[in-house]
Amino acid sequence: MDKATIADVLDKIATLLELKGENPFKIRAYTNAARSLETFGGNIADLRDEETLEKIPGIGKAIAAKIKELVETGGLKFFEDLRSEFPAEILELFSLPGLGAKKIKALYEQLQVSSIAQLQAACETGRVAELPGFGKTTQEKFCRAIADRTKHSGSFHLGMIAVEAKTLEADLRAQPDVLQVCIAGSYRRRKEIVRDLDFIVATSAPAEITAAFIGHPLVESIIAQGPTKSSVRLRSGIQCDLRVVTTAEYPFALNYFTGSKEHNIVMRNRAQQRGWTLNEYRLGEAPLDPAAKKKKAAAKVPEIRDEADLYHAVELDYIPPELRENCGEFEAASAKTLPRLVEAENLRGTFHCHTNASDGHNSLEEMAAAAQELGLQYLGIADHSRSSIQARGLDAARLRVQVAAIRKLNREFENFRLFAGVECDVLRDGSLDFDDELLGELDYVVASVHSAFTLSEADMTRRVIRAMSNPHVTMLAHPTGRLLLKREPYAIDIPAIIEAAAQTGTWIEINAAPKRLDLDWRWWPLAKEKGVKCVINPDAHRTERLQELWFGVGVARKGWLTKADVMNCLPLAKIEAELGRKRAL
DNA sequence: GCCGTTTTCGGCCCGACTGTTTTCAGTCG
Repeated sequence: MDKATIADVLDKIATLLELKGENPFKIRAYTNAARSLETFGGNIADLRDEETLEKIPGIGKAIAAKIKELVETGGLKFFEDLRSEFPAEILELFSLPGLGAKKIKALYEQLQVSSIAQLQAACETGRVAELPGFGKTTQEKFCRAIADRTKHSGSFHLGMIAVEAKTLEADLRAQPDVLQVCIAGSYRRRKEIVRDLDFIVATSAPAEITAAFIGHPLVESIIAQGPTKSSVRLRSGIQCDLRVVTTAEYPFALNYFTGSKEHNIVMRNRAQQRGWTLNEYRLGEAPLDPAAKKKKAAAKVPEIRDEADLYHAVELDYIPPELRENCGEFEAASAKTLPRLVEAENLRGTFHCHTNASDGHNSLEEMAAAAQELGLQYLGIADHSRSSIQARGLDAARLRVQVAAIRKLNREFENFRLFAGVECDVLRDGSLDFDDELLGELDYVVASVHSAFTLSEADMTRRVIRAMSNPHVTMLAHPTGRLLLKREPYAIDIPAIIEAAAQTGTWIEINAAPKRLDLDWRWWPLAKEKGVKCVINPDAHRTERLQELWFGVGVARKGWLTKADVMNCLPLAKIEAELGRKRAL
């Protein structure tokens, strides 16, 4: 059982407790525990140990015992009992916008509605509108939500919305009277999946900006519209919220709407501890509460011009948005030990790219030219190996032809170099698609799993570790094989893979393709602690896709990585020795 | 249910918008 499954159970418990009308703080405790567990970087095996569990923030005695039961027995009586109180499908009602626990409870108790299908039927016969607290508009809203459900399933990976986001941002920025614009929220934190985009605009002309926003050509429908907040849905289906604020309010709005929610709660608490109150508009003195015991007088509220001022005011170093997940950033910012995160400008080259020799669209020459245009000093070519039939994988002879072509091209470059590699399939038993003699002729080798995804976790882990043990394997590509919103990761013990990478000196890839972003940012603090090196690769199949490196840098930053942790930040003069280091061991 | 430089009890972030109300509850972020 993995962390995600346990977190899912905790989330479901929270939802069911909501339906029962339980104490909201108890409900929040379960939600907090789920988030905390998801971001916990440690080994899954530790989850059997209650003492270790209780050290995770947000997990106390009661939840630790429940997790232990879940891990050891595969079930949880408390959860099963809770679940049996409601029909199984009732949870799906939460996926409809505008429908929360209170309304679902009313629908269930008064109309015996416990599924989306039943809700649809109740709406169509007009029974929903008759309930107290509901009305005709609400009923119609539910009908629309049910109809839109398939189209707007609600989650997007960055590749699906980055262009729209940038376009809308640029068009808002071009408006007269716009002083500052930023897309806040999970997009700014560089989460791999976003559910909406939060635009924050500082302006002295809110009405004009709102009009430009809701009237933008990318907008498909208007969800809500008020003087300071409006919401629209774009053609792609993603919801966008706009907040218009004054320049003075901007840093607070930016901070608040960047989140995460967990990060914000700590920020508010830190403000509170200093006798202040923090919200999305200001940092101010806390209102006097006559009932409260008198505390020491609050310090004067400092002037805040930007987010950095705000962090300094609560005695923290500035925390980059990517780290704002309440996963240790406060401890580090307070101790002045936040890392200087890697930046896109630090990249000097990259290694996992394809050409039209296998399933890419561009030639060696075109890929090399595109890399130089991006300012890279080197580019590694790693086309598919023979077992990847669907990708026209190269056999030994064709690979040797490509290597010769690369060596020849290199004589023409100045201050640039192509490295000859291969994306070598890891076969079912962990052996490689080519023999060591051929692999030894290459500058480097990328090892990838492209088949037999359904092996057991133990078999898959053994398979990949065996491949990593080969001295010619320089790096492991997309370690979980996941396709965001499409294909789940295959079963594999990531802490064991990280350990093996550390032992064998194999680098681990951040596959920067926005549908992959694999290895996930949540694992990198552990990898870094073990001394594992990262390599950010675009897995580009055409020249334009080299720019997706930017998404990979976001993952590295979320994983607390610095320039020193990312091998392809090394200049050309230093990278070659590193490529050969493992073979020389 | 969790947590503690103010606390082992009594707190736990809080504001905007919508739709239903006629002063507010529910949902959302």
